[in-house]
Amino acid sequence: MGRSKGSCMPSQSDSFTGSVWLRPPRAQTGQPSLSREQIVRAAIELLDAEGPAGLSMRRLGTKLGSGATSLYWHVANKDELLELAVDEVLGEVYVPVPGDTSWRMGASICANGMRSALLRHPWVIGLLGLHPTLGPNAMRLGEQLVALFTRAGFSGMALSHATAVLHAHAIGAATSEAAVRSALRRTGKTWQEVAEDVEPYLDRLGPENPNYEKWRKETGPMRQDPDQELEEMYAFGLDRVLDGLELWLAKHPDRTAT
Amino acid sequence: MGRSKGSCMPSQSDSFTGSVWLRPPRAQTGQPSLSREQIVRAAIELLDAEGPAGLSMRRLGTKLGSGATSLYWHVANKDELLELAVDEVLGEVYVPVPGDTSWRMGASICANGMRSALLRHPWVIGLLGLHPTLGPNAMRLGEQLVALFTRAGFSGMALSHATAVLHAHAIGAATSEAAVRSALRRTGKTWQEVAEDVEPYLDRLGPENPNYEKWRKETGPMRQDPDQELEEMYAFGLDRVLDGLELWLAKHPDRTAT
DNA sequence: GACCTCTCTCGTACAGTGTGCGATTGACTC
DNA sequence: GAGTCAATCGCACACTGTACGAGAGAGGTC
Repeated sequence: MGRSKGSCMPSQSDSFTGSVWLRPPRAQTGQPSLSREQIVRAAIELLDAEGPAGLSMRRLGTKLGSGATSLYWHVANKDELLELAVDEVLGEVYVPVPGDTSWRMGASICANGMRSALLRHPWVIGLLGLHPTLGPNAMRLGEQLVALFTRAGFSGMALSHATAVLHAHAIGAATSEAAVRSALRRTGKTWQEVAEDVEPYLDRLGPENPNYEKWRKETGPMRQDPDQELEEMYAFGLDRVLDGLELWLAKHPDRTAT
Repeated sequence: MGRSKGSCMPSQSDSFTGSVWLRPPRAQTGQPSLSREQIVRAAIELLDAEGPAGLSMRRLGTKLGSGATSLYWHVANKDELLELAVDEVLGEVYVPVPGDTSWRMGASICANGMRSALLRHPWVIGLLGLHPTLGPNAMRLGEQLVALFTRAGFSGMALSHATAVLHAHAIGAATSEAAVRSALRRTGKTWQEVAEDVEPYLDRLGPENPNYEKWRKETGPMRQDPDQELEEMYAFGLDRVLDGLELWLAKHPDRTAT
């Protein structure tokens, strides 16, 4: 099961202890032609270009000019590689240092960064539910959010809950967004063309969904381009979440934990 | 590429037109020993029991007592099968008819139902970002949410944005939850044991993450069981989202669209 | 120099995957 | 009986993740 030669023992399966992050890094001496960082970056490129199905160890190997199984020296298995890739992507999101802006603006920036990182690398979305993200970049993100929300007046469990709801909104909104964006990309059609395709289906279902039908007729066809429409949707939600948090703060000025 | 014999033409890849939902169902005559519903149900059982990796067409075939490729008569694709499975799961979420409760209570019930369906079938989470969900159960869910939010006072784009933020919270929160739950299940450890495993890692990262470190020390170890802890996190976020929506409603009593 | 050790690379092999294709079965209509 | 057509299935193909063991090359010690 576990690799037997290397400098580190615990098998991947038995515990958190086996997670990439908790394992001591490999000793190294020579001039290895492959490095973990290089592998992770190449994997991200493949995933970005062709989606989850585009990444295979063999293709990754040839992309790097090496044998497929060479990768297994640097990375325990494909799952671990994906974990590393996810954390690498999280490294792209910028969080302002607290004090530069209001907490509300800071939280917005953070959520926006998260959303756009997820939209740049939509394959990450499908991986977030598999493992808790413990990598250094995830930790840094947590650190900066704690700083931000502490200054805002949150503490104790309320603080972690507040950061969680911000995360949840970014992830959930990006999930829905990614779904429609991927459909648009896959079909190569425009927003309007897709709407036309779906229309007969919606008309057929109309009788069963009278309220939706009524809303659809009243609101009329989607008029804006999808980018703008989706971003508005996201922004509306974010504002509601932040309003909700602000309201909570106003009602709990004593800063006691929940 | 596309099947050539059946009663329906469009290949899966070319457009939305090829989606399961937009394609007319197969004509049928005899007493087929396999049915689409049966296949989908069996697939869900496999996925629930063993996760995404547990579902292969061959295993599904033998579970149903038939050849693997027989399934392809009823289902174009594995992807399509997964789409059907996702919609089937969405069929599990209950939304109260409007009028029975306040809109706020109704929205809570809906989000709770979504969350718990996703936690019962965590593999769904990884699929939500791939295609927009258009199945009849997804539509029914939309229908009922439209009804609920219309009575609450939303209309036009604000209505769809409001339903979207509710969805996003349920999905995003369930994603984070599923991640830790899956880790707990996979390792078979308790909350406390995992915390102990991770502690040295967190201590090592402490210097780089002083704010997080400070919060961690002050708040102390996770004391509750994870179920309760995670549910509190989710509920806190939901309340903030609903507060935010309520506030918006209060500021826009004229019911004009955004 | 010879020799050992340890990091790193790679070829081969195995079990398993999704699914295209064509043959086959069986019920139904003329 | 002949023909039609829904439905099932076996086989084959290209491809997957990765276990295993052989080997290359560098560094250290005698």
